[in-house]
Amino acid sequence: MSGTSLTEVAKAGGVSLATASRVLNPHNEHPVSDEVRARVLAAAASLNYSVNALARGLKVKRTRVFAAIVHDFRDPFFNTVARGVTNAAEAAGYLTVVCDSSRDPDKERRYVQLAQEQRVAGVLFVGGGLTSRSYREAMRQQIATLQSYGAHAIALEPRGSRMPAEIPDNRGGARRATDHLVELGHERIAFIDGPEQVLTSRERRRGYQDGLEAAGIALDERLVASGGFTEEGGRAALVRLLDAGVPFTAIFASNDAMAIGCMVELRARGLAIPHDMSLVGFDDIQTVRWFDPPLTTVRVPMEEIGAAGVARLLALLDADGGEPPGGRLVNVHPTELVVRASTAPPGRGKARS
Amino acid sequence: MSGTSLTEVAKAGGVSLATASRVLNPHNEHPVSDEVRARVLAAAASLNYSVNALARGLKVKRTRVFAAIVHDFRDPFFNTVARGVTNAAEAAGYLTVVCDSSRDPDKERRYVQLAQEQRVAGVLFVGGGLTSRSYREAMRQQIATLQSYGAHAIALEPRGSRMPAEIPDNRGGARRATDHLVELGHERIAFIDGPEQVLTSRERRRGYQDGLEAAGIALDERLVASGGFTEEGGRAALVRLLDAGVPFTAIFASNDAMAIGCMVELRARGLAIPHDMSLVGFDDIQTVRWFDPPLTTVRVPMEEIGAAGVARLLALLDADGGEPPGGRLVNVHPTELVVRASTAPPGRGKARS
DNA sequence: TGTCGGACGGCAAACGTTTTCCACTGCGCG
DNA sequence: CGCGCAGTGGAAAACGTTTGCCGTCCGACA
Repeated sequence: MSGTSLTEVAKAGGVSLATASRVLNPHNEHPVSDEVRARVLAAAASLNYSVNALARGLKVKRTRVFAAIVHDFRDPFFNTVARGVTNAAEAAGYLTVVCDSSRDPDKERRYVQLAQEQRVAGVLFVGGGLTSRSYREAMRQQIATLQSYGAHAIALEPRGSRMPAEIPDNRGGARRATDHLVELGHERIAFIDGPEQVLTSRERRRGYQDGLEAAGIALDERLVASGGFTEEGGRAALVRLLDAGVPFTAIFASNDAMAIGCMVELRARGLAIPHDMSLVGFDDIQTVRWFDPPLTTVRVPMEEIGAAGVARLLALLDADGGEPPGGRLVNVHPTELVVRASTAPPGRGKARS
Repeated sequence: MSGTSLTEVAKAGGVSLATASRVLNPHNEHPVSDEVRARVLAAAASLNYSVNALARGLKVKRTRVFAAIVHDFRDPFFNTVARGVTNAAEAAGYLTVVCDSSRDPDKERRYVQLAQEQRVAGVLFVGGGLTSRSYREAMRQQIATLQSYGAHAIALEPRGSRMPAEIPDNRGGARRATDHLVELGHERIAFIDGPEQVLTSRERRRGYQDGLEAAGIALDERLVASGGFTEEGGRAALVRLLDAGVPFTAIFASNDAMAIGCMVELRARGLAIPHDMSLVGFDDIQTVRWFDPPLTTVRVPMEEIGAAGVARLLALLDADGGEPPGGRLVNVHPTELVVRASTAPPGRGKARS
């Protein structure tokens, strides 16, 4: 019922507990003769022994488990990054606890608490943090406790706290997307902003502004509307823009889900993409290529970022006891504009209201 | 560095280790006076103590961690079910390790092994199992070892092994989808089958056959093609069917991803949905409603199934020591046809080849 | 021949909990 | 006045590992 213990293996192999441990434990210096080794291995196999990671973790004060906290599991951005994380972790012999916070800061806290109790070796915050003072304070606090028992925390999207991060070049990508529209001849470019209190939105919006500025186009606040990072959020924001009646010929949405929402609304209003309206998204999630027309967007190397996060964590863990690892605190991963069929030079021009 | 231990809390509170444990451990019968309780609580708070789940798990031989094994994280079916799992688990105070096997049986095995070492309380196999003899044998073996230390395994899609399961009514749903097409007047209905060796495919195909049979339509093997459960798989399968030149007026795809692949191919060939060709999918993943036209499909209660899975696991765990819980081994969750705009009575009729 | 050191193996202590048993204190009751 | 009992607190034994330290054997070397 309760699994085979090392003690039983030792007994079956006719050796001491210590010897059995030395044979079965990968990281071990102590020499063991081949004959004894074989005996122990045989005993372990016949009892089909598997080490109790709890006991080991308790003893060595270090587990092989990470926790990844995402905002929403079903969002392709998050699950793709998470996939990069779990794959890289598995390759290193780590298990990953994946937590879906449902964008609820409180739930996020509970998850960090649970992860802490499990004494995970590291926590990866996949989603962008909030800008609010109280949130950042709570976060700082949590990271402190995590570190108090030797764990590390890292971010995969911008967060306020000064923690190691592997993040996409949101600002640069948004800048290039805007440049692209400008180069096509668009001058009145609407921006569908993400939630204002999320740092990721803020960065992307900066990129949009950079692009306008470089082109000498004045920012028109009436062409900016924000909403949740979802299809519904994007659609609702576009509805407001369209209904406001200020004309524009292109839309840059802060992420692909919002862009899809825009697509749906444009379709509903009989506006053709890209003939009547150009559309650009952000992230390059998988599905976006199946739409009609396939979406022009900014590719974020999601799996790579996940893997980089794990590599970073592993490095931090290795360095423990030694000197702190060199290198930058925040690594920025390049993003890339992917031009598909949803963008074109302005056609009929003005959007109907 | 190494976190606060209960011993330190006890010392700070001026009580014994035992008393401190009794105060801080939720499940505890032993009475403790209010005054002492307050003292311990204060000490714990000031040291910001958090229980070491490793030590606890080691002692009580029971952890509060589940493992969920999925085929592919990015697949909306899996991540939605997984979300149901993690949410329900969190509500019960459990953490969930989510493992992406990349459809690799070997990786799946490694994950089960790791999960076992962590002494997880239960494993949920989210994806359908393979039909192959060797796979089923390996699986049986793994479940046995899991159970040998008191863990439970359950399935959320059909698997060969006799293990408790919460699965969708694949066959019934496929039957209803087929009925729907028949009722619209279709007689030549193509079926885009999933991978043959996956049990889920098999069940859905059975439903398709049931539907044809009930309508008195002979199964035409030339109208069936299979592929991986992905957009590319569906598209490739449809290409084969279309190129074969045997006419049909409707397509029933074994899952939504494949249906999307079909949509893309039909679009590429200038075939209008539903005018030239009706299309039905399976699962009702989120994105499917954003396509043009929105897809008619069979809704699978994905989050509910995930939640039911953890409820089942929890029940099994509770029952340990008592008599085995009653009820069926396999619970089938009803699926529901969702009619959207991708189906209509046959129009121009024959597909071009 | 005596000594030294390398190779191997074992003993036992710890890691941080939970829990069983036991001790002590009052107090009501026969 | 002795007894049991309810209410409270503590001592200590586990849970299954890893690892520092020590002992033994054996061959090599002076």
